[in-house]
Amino acid sequence: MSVVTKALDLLQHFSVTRPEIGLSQFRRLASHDKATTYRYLQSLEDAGFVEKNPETKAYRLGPMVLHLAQMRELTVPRQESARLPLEALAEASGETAHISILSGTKLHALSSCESNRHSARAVIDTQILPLHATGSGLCALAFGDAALMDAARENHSHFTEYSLNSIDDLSDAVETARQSGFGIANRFFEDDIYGIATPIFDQTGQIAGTVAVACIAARITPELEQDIKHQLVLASRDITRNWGGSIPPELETAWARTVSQPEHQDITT
Amino acid sequence: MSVVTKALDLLQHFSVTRPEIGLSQFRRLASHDKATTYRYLQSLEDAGFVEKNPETKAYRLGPMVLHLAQMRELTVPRQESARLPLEALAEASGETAHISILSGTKLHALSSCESNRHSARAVIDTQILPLHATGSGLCALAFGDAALMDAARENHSHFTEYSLNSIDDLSDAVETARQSGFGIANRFFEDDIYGIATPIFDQTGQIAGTVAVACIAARITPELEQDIKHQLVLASRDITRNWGGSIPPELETAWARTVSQPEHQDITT
DNA sequence: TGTTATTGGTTCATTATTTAAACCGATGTT
DNA sequence: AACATCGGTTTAAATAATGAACCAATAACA
Repeated sequence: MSVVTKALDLLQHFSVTRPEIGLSQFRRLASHDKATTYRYLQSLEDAGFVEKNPETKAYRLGPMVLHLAQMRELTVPRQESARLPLEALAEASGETAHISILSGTKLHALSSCESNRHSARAVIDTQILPLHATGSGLCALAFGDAALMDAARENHSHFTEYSLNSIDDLSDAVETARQSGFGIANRFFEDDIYGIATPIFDQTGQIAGTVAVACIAARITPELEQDIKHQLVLASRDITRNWGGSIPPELETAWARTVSQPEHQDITT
Repeated sequence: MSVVTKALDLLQHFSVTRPEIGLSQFRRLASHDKATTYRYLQSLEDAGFVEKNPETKAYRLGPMVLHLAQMRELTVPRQESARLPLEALAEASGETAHISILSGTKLHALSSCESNRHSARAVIDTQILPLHATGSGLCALAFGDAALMDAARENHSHFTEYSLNSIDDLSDAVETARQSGFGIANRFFEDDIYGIATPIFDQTGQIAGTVAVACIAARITPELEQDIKHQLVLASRDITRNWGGSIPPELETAWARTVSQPEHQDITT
């Protein structure tokens, strides 16, 4: 482990609940020598990554991180930073993976990636995904703010014979998504398409979009669904990180409930 | 110079015009050995500060900077609370307004906002503003503590033919800033840029940063300067309030002396 | 008031990590 | 086929990191 890595690891200790950290506390948190910790902090301060609160003499994050973040936002677009996780998801699931971005009350399809495992594939050719009839939409409703639900109520067209018809059914589906951490649309929007989605968050802490797998409904088995859910969680975490956000703890909890191995309950959590 | 500092300095080379940097280019930019550069980048990548574009194998800023910036803004909100006053200042002055943060003895450019009134505009693309050659820097020297003056003395590079050369000239400019409440840099740093700045204070009662207007020097007239000073005072008060501080009475007094009608010198000092 | 335990910060001989020249394989150019 | 350049890796030599001990200041406590 290099010196640089050890020094940068100090920054990990900052959090909303611990915005300022003094030298002694840093030493304890990082289990380093005091002199070492001090020199690391000096270097970080020189580079503007931390600054000292002149009142408490404690360290807090510095202005340089703001500058670098601006730069990253300007230079690394969201689509690009989601591409690899999306490809991995498509590959692992053998189905079509796609990303959508939540903008206002509309869910825009951003990019999709098809697996070539089967020749029967789901193809995403819709631009705006309906909130009430897609896994992504249910995710947005479950983890976005209330205005979305209003928008969904205003337009809940009927697409297939399985589409949710009543507001009550919709509310139930949204509640299920909130409880499980997955938005599921079983043939709600297109015949023969089974969609599973998870939310993505950005630096504002709000839901910023969704990542989803659109499967050929006939291929779905409990095992495949579990596998896809597992892969979705990984992709969701990954893209959220790339977009500068973090997964809310309650969502992680919900996922933990849902994706724990149903067959083998030997391994306790 | 510690290893940590040298490694972190690599990050400075990223910019909007240079969003991705390969190993060899980094080696040239930073004048380090290739192996050294490589090890630094490895460490930075481990910590998530950079990531590799898998296509080009070049490095770009990583997701960790987004995370840290979010943390900083959550715990020390500065950027967001200064945004509106900054936009108002740019709009009212017709020039480029910007904010800087004082961290230790360094003045970091935080954000800037350009007016679209003229197509010739000042663009802020420097990260660390020199204390001795910018309006913001003179403000910091005038209203910050003495350690800043030491730092300024140590590094007072010559930028343009108008740059302050001697320590005495610098002291005079700082004293003028203290007396007037405005730091003014007339082509000290960049040709054709006339900078006017005022300090911002936070809850510690210390100067926390500056707000400034960078004008195209040729456009400056006494009337425009008075107007900009007036707008700056408003912005300075506003942002200081947002940052939890208050304007020291002596500064208000200084401003009152300076921005009162320039034609009528009846009111003596 | 004196004692003790914190705090942030510093020193210096010992030690371990960093350094940089040379090297490697792959890719692209002439 | 020769040459240049790319990212990446190895080596002994050199440099920088380390951490126990040490300050000075402050707070806690009796």
